[in-house]
Amino acid sequence: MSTTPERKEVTIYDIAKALGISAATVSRGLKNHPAIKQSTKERIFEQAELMGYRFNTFARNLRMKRTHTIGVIVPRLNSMFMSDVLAGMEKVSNESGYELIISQSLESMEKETKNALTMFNSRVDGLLVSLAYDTTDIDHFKRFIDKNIPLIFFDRVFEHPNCPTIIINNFKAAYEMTCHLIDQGCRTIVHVTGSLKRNVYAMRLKGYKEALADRGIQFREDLLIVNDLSASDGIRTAEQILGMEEKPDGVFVTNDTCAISCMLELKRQGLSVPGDIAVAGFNNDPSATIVAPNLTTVEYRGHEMGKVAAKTLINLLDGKADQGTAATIVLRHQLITRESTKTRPRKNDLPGNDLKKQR
Amino acid sequence: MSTTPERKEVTIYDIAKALGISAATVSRGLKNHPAIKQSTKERIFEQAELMGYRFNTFARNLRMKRTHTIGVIVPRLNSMFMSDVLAGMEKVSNESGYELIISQSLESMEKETKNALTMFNSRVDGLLVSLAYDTTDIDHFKRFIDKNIPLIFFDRVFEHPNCPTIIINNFKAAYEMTCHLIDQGCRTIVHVTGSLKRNVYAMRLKGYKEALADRGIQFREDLLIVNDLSASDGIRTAEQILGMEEKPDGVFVTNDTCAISCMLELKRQGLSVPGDIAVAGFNNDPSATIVAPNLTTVEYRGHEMGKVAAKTLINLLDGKADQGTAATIVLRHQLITRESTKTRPRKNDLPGNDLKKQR
DNA sequence: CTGTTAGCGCGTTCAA
DNA sequence: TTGAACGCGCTAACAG
Repeated sequence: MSTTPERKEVTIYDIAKALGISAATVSRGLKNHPAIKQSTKERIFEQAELMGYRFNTFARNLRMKRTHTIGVIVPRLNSMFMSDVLAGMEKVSNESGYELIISQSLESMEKETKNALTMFNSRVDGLLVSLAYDTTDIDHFKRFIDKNIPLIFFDRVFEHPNCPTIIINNFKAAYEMTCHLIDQGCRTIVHVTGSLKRNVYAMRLKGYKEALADRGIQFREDLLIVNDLSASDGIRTAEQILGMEEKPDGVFVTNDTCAISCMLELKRQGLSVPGDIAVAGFNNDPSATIVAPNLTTVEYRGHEMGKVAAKTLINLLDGKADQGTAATIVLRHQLITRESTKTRPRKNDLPGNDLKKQR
Repeated sequence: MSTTPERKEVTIYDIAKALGISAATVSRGLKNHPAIKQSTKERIFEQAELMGYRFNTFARNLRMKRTHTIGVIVPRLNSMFMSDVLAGMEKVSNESGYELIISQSLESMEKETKNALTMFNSRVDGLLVSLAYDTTDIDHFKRFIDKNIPLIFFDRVFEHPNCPTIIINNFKAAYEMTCHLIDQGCRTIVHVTGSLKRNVYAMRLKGYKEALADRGIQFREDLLIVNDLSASDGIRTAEQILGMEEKPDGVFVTNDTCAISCMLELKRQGLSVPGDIAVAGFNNDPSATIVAPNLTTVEYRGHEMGKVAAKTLINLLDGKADQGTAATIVLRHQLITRESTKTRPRKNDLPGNDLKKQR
């Protein structure tokens, strides 16, 4: 069962010599080129197997000027959403013969810039990016665009004519969630969200505002909280809410991590959820069904987003799609209502009725 | 602000020509070779910058026979623990100038084998592996070992003289947890774990057994449940427990996902936790502090494990450590007791006292 | 159907 | 301190 450790790398020349044919023929045979006799192909494969031959990717890349490698830059690797995204990407690219080089910006534009340069230098065939929290422009991706290296943004995107984007309808999702809260009887709804530089948070805020407007509720600056949406931000948010003069009756947080820690802190301080205050999140993390009460949230499947992003890129790379069509792909989302917003028994008082009670 | 899109790749020849020197000099200059005059170096760097030169990694690799790339094969990307591990690996390798190629086996040995081959063909400099659920041997990694390509196992490891392993003391952790449950008054403790082919689960079972033995409690086959430790397995486990004639008073599940869903189902069926039955998990996932009651578990930080694994490999690759020293590195773990095991008020009845009551 | 030839871009002797 | 020349392994033209 013990193979002798191969000493030196076997090349197509070695196998050509062994077979008394030319290296070119071997190369073609290995690639299943149509213009090679079946019998020779078989001999080649057999000999290759026998000698323990393996492709030399470098040489191949050097010739082909392609790496079959896709770069991925994400804010963080360790979030449930992102690992779902990556799992989806890995699946698709692996099936299509591409490899993934993954790096994280840790929410810093500086690191994102460094990562982009590294990716550029390692000659990735294309790039999949979700932007860091504080990224203000995409000059650091300019080299890719200039060189026509496909660049696709997903989730946290930047609008650019050459770059396809994969997103969900964040506006609509937030609109629906806000309406849901209002329908449950909430009138004073706090909105907790992330950096408004990022489309996802900006659009969700917009959806929130528009829902309020449509239902005749005045938007109030003092009910808007912008932070990093971390678990500790959730606790701080709860404190802020408890400190407000007029007690809010709803909180809409734009991620589940923060929503859950906020909700738990509110409960710890004696509020009942959803009795005193309804809480809604975003993402549908597994924790949403673990916490009590279960969290109302927006389903937002990373796995699919990852698959679509990778697929879109690979189609571009393999010439199955046109560079010109830098489309925006909008994936489906879904409002999932759970106990954390199943509020007061007071029946659907028509929204219009108590408008004047607000503010 | 608009750079003209570079048309063709600039090489060291181009910059040599532009400077009226030879390509060899440029090559050396770029590498900061000591035998090059400072002034020439400066001219070279300047010109390189000017012309937008970038390394050609392929050519370099082709010459050097190194890729500065590390392969990673994990069971799944989308678990909190694993994404933590990857984040740690990414950090370390990025800082040391290595890139990560990541793939998942989806718990299947077949896919793991395919991934290993891909990694081999893309000439990774080294490999970091955590084994799939059903992997029975490591013949698919033999090529790496034969070729002296460093191969490091972490978490779910395989003992091999040439392969360093990074683990925690699973035996001790499980031993401690079992003792803790016993100290809390539990006498009939169900143990729920994963494939015993994997060291992590085998060792935990061993720790559980030894703790029972040391406290004079008889191990019972019928209290051992082996499954995939998924959330749905947790529910199934709860049903099994509820169906047992003699009701157990403790459950020790070897991951948090499964422990939590099991606990929630037990509660849903009317049991009180920890009143009727104590529940303990393993991993200290974020959910452990979200669920009610908070879950007692074993802290087991993936981030550190990822960093150590990557660091160990890179030291090997950079020649800072010897191939010969294929050590086993054991990371620290910590028992974290929370409400889910703070059991019955009945005071510490001395363990020895009611041994005979068992079975 | 197969062989010959000529690079891809870089690092490295060996000479100068 | 620098240059000339070669080769890493593969593929694409261009022959035959």
